[in-house]
Order: sequence, then C-alpha cells, then structure tokens
Amino acid sequence: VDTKTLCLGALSFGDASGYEIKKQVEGSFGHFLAVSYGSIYPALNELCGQGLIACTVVSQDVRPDKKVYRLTDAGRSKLREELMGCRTTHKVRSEFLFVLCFAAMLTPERLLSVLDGQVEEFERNLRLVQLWLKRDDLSTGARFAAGFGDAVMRAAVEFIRTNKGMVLAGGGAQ
Amino acid sequence: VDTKTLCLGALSFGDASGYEIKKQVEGSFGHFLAVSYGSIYPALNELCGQGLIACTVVSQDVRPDKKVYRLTDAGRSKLREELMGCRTTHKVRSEFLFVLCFAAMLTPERLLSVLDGQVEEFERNLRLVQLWLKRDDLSTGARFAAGFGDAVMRAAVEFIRTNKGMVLAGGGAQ
DNA sequence: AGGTGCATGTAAATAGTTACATGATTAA
DNA sequence: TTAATCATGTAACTATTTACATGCACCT
Repeated sequence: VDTKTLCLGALSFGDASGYEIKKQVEGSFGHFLAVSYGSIYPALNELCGQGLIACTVVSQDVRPDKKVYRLTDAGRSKLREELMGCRTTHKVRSEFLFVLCFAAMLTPERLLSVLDGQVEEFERNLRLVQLWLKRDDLSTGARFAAGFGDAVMRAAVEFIRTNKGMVLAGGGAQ
Repeated sequence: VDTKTLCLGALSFGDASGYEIKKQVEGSFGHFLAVSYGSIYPALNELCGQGLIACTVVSQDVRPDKKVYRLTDAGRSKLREELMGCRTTHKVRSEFLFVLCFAAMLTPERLLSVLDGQVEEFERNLRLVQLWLKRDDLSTGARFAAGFGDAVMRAAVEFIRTNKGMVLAGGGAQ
C-alpha cells in the first residue's frame, strides 16, 4: 500500500484535507501504518491530476485556507481495484527486539528503559485503539483491524511484564 | 537499526558469510527483521573498510568460494555503542489490516484468501520461532525476542480465527 | 516570550528492494 | 530438464523520512 492508496482509503471515510488525513490515520490506523506530510501532499496532488480525487479550497476566517479532497467515482473504483489485487503483507520491523537479543551486552539501566519505554508506547497505542473501538459507526472491517491491534498489543504488554524479570536478571553483564 | 548494525549483531553470534547471515537472520530474526543481499553485501564491504569486521576467503571444493567475516574488537565495541544509544522503535506496517478495513468493498473470496493467507504466514513464522526456542544454547535476550514473537503471533492467529466469521458475515457486500 | 496547533508544500538525504549478472552442483 | 541451493556482487529504481520554508492565532 503506497501513500496514494492510503489517501484513497482515508478519503473513502469522508472528505478531508491532507492535514486531516494525517491526523485521522494517526488516530485510527496508527498502530499499523505511518504517514508523513512529505509523502501525503505529493500523493494528493498526483491523485488530483489523475482525476481520482477532486479538490475544493476552503477559506477559513481564522485558520489558514485548506484544500479539502473528496473521492471521485473513478477514485472509488481505483481503490476497490487496488484492494482486490494488492499483496497483503504484514511486516514488523523491531529495533526493540533486535536490541533485546543482545541483552547481555547492555547495562541494566538501558535494559530497563528500553523495556519500560516499549510498554508505554504499546499502552499509548492501546488507548487510541480502545477509543476507536468505542465508536458505534465503525464498519465491521475497521472494527476487525482495531480489535486485532488491541489483542496483539495486549499480548505484547503482558509478555514484556511477565518476562521483564527474567531478562533483567539474565542480561546486564557489565 | 541499519543493515550494518544488523550484520555486526549477527556476527556476534559467530563467524559467517553474507549468504549465511541472511539465512541466519531469516531463521531467527525473521519475524521482526528483513534483509536482502542487495543491502547485506555493501554493508559487509563497508564494515570491512572501517575495520569493524575482518574477512577470510574460504575455498570450498564443490561449492563456490565464500568470504567468512568475523567481528573485530573495534566491531564489538561499535555494536555495544550502537545498542546502548540507538532508538528502539517497534514498527508494524500492515497492508493486511489496511485491506481488512475495507472488508465491505471486497468479495467474500478475496476476504477469505487474505485471512487464510495471513494465518498461514503467522503459522509458518511460529514454527520457525518455536524451533529456535527449543535450542538450549540461547541467550536470555534471544529467548526473550523469540518468546515475544511466539506470544504475539499466537494472539494474532487466535484473533483472526475467532473473528473470521464476523468479518466474513459483515463484509463482502458486492 | 515562547510553545503548540493549524495548514501546505519542496528538496535533499536516506534506505532499501528488485532485477540483473554469473556459474557450478544436486535433487526431483 | 528443471528447479533449488550455494555464493557474491552491482545498478537502477522506489519510497519515505527529515529538514526547511512560511505564517497566523491562541494559550500560558
């Protein structure tokens, strides 16, 4: 899923500006997708050029102007096509686990801060996901994705909690 | 963790060639790290030039020659330094969950194949991790990383199994 | 006085994958 | 005979992040 498809998907939930799409993605897809403005704005301009989305400039009295995009019929078709044909990989890239593989080379302080930091991050994401799950206008699919994150991150936190003692005792030479 | 640090880490477990490092990483770190030859070989050459690893060419009678690398003292220091100072992000990028968010736009066949495919992949990785966990020469840290993968992927498979019916019934309009 | 949020965008840097190139051996 | 395993490497391409540029309003 490149940024263009991500934008099409986000816009299928409702019209939005680039800024709003990023906020929305962080709030709902945050635990399994990342986006930056540097990729979102070029993607929106390209999609506009291809006629897959349409742009309306909205002047706001107190805030800066914004460009609100909406999905066209062609865009909706393109999204469906993409969803039907794309690969559906689930990739994890964890420097957290990599560093932990070498627990014996770390100081106990470092080990502790890495473990606690990761628990904190999972719990931050869990709160976001649970907030999301409370909404009653959620589609079955979106509910599945959020529930998946909830289940997996709960398991992760529980594992770290129960095995923290082991790694702290066994690691930390030096 | 860039590829260079990954190579230093892999070599801390024992001398190896680029080819062997990739196999080793796929077998043990596979569920949370990916590497390709296109990044491994340049990384090894660079590390060699910096004196962080040393190279010995081993001629084999029937197989092609190989370059076996070993960590130097400088390399081990560099690895420790890197492990002590680097950020420890845990990133998930899931096109699987993204596609599932739009379950209502997919055919039931597509939905079923995506769900089953993901379960299969998790189970493949679970088998690898469990094989790894059986080894008794495993450091506490490596055991933690493998156990984490085991716990999290188990939770993922269980979630998909128990919620497959829901998403199959609720999604698949069209 | 300074930080945060709103809002859009570009350019350079970073990092990585994919495809290609080569070639012998072994198992199905 | 066809594919897979062993083995190293390069070059082009793809994608994304980071840093920069700009600027007003609001809160502390």
